[in-house]
Amino acid sequence: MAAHPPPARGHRAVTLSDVARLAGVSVATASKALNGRRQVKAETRARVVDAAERLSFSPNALARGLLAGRTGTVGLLTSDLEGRFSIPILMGAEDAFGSGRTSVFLCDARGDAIREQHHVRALLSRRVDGLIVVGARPDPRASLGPDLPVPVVYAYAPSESADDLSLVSDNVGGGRMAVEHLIGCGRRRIAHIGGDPTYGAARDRTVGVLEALAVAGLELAGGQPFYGTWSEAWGRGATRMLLDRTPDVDAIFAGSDQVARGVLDALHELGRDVPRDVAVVGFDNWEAMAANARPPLTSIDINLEHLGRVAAQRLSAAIDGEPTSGIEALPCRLVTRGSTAPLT
Amino acid sequence: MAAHPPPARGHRAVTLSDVARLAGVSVATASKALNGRRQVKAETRARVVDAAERLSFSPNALARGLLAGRTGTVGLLTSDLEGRFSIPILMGAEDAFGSGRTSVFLCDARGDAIREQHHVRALLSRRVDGLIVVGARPDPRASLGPDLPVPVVYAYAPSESADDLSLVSDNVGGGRMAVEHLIGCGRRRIAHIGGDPTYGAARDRTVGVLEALAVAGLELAGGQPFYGTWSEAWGRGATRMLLDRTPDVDAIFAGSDQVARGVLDALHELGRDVPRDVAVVGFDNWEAMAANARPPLTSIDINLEHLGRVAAQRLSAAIDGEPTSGIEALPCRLVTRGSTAPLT
DNA sequence: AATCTGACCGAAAAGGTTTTCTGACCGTAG
DNA sequence: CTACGGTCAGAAAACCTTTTCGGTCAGATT
Repeated sequence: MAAHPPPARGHRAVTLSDVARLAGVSVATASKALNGRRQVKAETRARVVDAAERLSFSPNALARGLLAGRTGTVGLLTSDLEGRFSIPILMGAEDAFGSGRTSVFLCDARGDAIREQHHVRALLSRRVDGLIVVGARPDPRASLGPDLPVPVVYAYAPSESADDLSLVSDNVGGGRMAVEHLIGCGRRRIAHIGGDPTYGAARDRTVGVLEALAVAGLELAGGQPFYGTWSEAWGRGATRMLLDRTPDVDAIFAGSDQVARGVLDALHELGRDVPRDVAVVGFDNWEAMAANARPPLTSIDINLEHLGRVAAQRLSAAIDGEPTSGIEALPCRLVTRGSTAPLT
Repeated sequence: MAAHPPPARGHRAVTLSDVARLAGVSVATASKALNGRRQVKAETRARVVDAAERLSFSPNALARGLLAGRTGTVGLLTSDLEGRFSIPILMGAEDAFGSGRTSVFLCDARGDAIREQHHVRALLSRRVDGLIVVGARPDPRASLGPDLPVPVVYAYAPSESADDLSLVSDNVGGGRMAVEHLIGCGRRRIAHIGGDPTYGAARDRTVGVLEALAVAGLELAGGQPFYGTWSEAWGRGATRMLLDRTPDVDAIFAGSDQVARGVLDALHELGRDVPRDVAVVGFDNWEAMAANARPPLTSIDINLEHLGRVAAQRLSAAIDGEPTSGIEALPCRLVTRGSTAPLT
């Protein structure tokens, strides 16, 4: 174990000319050698590479970026890190970029437009090659504007402008998928207890529900979708009301996993067996909620990590000169657990 | 084969010399005018500022950083973005930096040492001014090494090296705090159902428990702490075992909120009223878990966001030449909810 | 009138890398 | 022996900003 010569901090970082000097060549040659350019004799290249290694040289990305006009960085602008929806998107994006040679600046605007502007300016000043904007809730948000010097991709919350590219999850498809699954389980009296009706996503899921029911020639049990809040308490209350009014329900599609937890609770208290008497499907596939429910909750997963990855790909494409625009809806995925089962 | 017309935004970014030209001064003067240097006439400065505004000039941080030897960026290296512990730390750090003029590179190593090394190299190549390393679990982890060219702060998981600076939460203090609260509620027969004993944090909490009991001249109810996993199921099982063995328990301190949820469940099934018969305290203050429990769960909050903020401050200090080292334990905070109350 | 003092502005260097262009050298063909 | 082609190395420019240093000019002082 050789004691490292302490390359004390504050020590000037080793530069390409240090490498060149040690290898006995010019900086130009050193650069070419390290970058695999072909105009260097093999033996010279080896000498340079060796020198670089010995000095543990790492090229200054700033200098490189300054010259190239590209920095290999992107900005990830979120509005709500606290919420649990941003994180998977962020992970997907970071993952997709991280495997290449792009680094990610993270900014959280905390839902404040001023702060968002501030961050955008800071990022542009750092000459990011592009931006991903992750909204706090899945409703349309203001565009950052058409005159930014770099491409932008909106994820989760679409931009209000059709000239931007937005990636969202297909809530209509998700609602349809849930009901199709319930129908596939032989259920016929299917109710929908939605979430907060001020969310477009909540209404979209209902659209999917109605589509799937129409195809099967069924009506919505309870006569209408019920809207409230995204809470467990609402799930409980709505379920009591529903069973009071329509006791023969055999399936409930809840607007979120939290609502579904409330639904399960109420069904339990009312003496209905899940999934025998009533099957329940949630939405979001929030692992901690769904997996720990009793019984574990079948749920629709909106694939946020995938959404983040696609956002990264689209942004990369745009940076490489192949921009796209419009709203792209990404499909959901059904995760079956114990709360649904075929009628026996 | 440029099939695509170059994006209109491929336009060269506006530079300081553009501003200078428009204002009719030299770049040197323009720079001084914009940076508030005192050697320019007020009227000249106004002309420059106006020109900069008209061109919406934003200075190139790369060029600035290249010259200054400081980039105003730091790397945030996490191992487990998916887990819910990294996020608050990350938010705190981003917040503390974001208010200044520092930007944050986010990297997730996914628990892989190779990937971590890769990210460190990339960050150093980008000449970050410092690094914050957020561990996946609160046990000591390998140091990145003593010979990095920039200061490093370890958060949540301390470094194995005492020469590094590590910030962790005070689990001993947290355990003590929980028991002191229970004693303050008049409880005397206090049991501890811990989590996974392979976690140092689980054992530390027990240490705090025993300290607080000793001060009050009490013994641990059940005769020993119980260890298992961080799961609801373990909480249920352990509680049944405990009540079987020691039926007169009047308080349970659980190793985590999930364990506490299991404890509550079991107590409910066994017909004990919470908090009248048995008071329960959880750990982590996981909002979604604690607030939705019935009754809502008193819990110990480990202040992760604060930890992130402090990490950012310490890193800034180190960057400014005032390094610190050793392990700094940050205090926890008691959040009282319905699951604890004074004996009546 | 000559010198000095400020106030203000500009030229130039520095920071690290990549790329283009030029130049040296060697071997081979004429 | 000359001309030529090919191979490899180096000099210099470019990217953009900040800072230092020197210079000009007006007005004040001796």
